[in-house]
Amino acid sequence: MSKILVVDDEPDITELISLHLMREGHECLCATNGLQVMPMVLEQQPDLIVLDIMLPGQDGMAVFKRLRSDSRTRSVPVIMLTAKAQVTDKINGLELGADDYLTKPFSPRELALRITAILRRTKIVTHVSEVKMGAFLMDRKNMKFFHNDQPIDLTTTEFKLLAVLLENTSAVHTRSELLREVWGYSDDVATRTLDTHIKRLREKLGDAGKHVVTVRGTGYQFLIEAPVAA
Amino acid sequence: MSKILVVDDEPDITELISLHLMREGHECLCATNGLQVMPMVLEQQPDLIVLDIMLPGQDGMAVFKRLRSDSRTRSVPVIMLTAKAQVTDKINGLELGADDYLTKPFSPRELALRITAILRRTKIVTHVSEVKMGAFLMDRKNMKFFHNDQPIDLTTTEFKLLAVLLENTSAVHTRSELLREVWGYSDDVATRTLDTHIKRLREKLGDAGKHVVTVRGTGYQFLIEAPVAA
DNA sequence: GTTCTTCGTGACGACTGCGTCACATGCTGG
DNA sequence: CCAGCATGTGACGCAGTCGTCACGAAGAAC
Repeated sequence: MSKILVVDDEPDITELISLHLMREGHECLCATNGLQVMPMVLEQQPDLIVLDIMLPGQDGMAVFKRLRSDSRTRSVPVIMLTAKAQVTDKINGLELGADDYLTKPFSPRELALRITAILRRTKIVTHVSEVKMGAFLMDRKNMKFFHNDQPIDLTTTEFKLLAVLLENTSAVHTRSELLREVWGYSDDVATRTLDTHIKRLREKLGDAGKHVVTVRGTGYQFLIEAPVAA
Repeated sequence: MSKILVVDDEPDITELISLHLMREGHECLCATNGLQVMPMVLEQQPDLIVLDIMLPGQDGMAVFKRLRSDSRTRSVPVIMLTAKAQVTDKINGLELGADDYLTKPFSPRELALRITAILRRTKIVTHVSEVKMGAFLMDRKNMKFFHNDQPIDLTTTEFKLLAVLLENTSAVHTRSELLREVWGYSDDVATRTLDTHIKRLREKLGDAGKHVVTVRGTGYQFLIEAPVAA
């Protein structure tokens, strides 16, 4: 099902964990030295890493920091293991951005369950492409918008524009920001195409078009709460 | 920052938790009775729920099961709290699909950190729209594909087609499946547009076009591993 | 009020994407 | 080797999208 990298210097531990994980249908990779981790992650692209804090060669915390400092590995979830049961250490791991933290001795079954919990959540990333905002629903996969379950089909450009506006409904999006995000213009270009598209968006949204608010001299904003009539 | 619902029947606990969470910049809602939870979640749409297992009116586990059985609330992360420190309970909570599990007494700081860890991961859902598959990178937000970091810009239809193919690279996607997923045809329609688009895709992908494999009489498949030349 | 700027709006032309068709190619079974 | 079918390929025309422009309306500054 998922590919998991187990990093620990004690072979019995890695073997124990691997057995349990494989029983759950996961594919397992093992590393015993901290220095092996980065290359393995880059090459194998595991879905999750189980990392012991106490490692020879390079300590686990340093390995973890390296993982989180590289954009290619930053998003891989990490569960930390440690023999120290002090709460301060537990907090340290989480504080640095670990996704979970287990203290030895732990039940391998619990580890397996925690892994499942994290994987379930990260898997959503690839599957849930629907984002709900108030009465609006944005379906990235099918490039459609819904307002009160009424489908509104939009052009590619209209979709992108609305997507950017909806990304932050509390902020005003400047003209140059929109031109950059939607059209890819790097520097300010004198064009009226933004205005035209705003108009077309408002038309397609119908009543909901009221939510697209002009901020004179600056740009546009999407208000989830319908703006009060003047 | 985020909206968090705390469900516990002990006011001191909810207050303690709320204080810590608000200090972290979160917005806090509280409920003391299990029956209040569903309506509150539907109305307020919190980003995360902290749920005590021991509740008057309706026990926490039942509340949790209801949350997970409704599509509107299924994706909201839940952290469980309990006074029982037995490992069996801990496993029960995780087994049912809780995102995390803390046993009392716990440090409010640790709870706050665990909340941050989970929120960080779930927030990714809305922000990371990039999905990597081998040498291919799919950027849903900008509707672009990259092969070995080389951008390939695709039409809406081409994008959807490739997206469906990449969704499962180990499966063969039948013609009718593709026509349904990409074009929305419900029943089999005699059309050659799929063939044409496959051709256009292959052209745009260049060398990587080899990955789009014809399965004669069935449909098409995308192979991450380049197919061996005959 | 007047003037200047900003934004809304409708129309138009250019371009692009898309589906169909006709023909070519290639696979399969006999 | 041939007939029959599935797929590859190039060309074509329609429809839809997009950016520009001109003009009108609405604010803002004075």
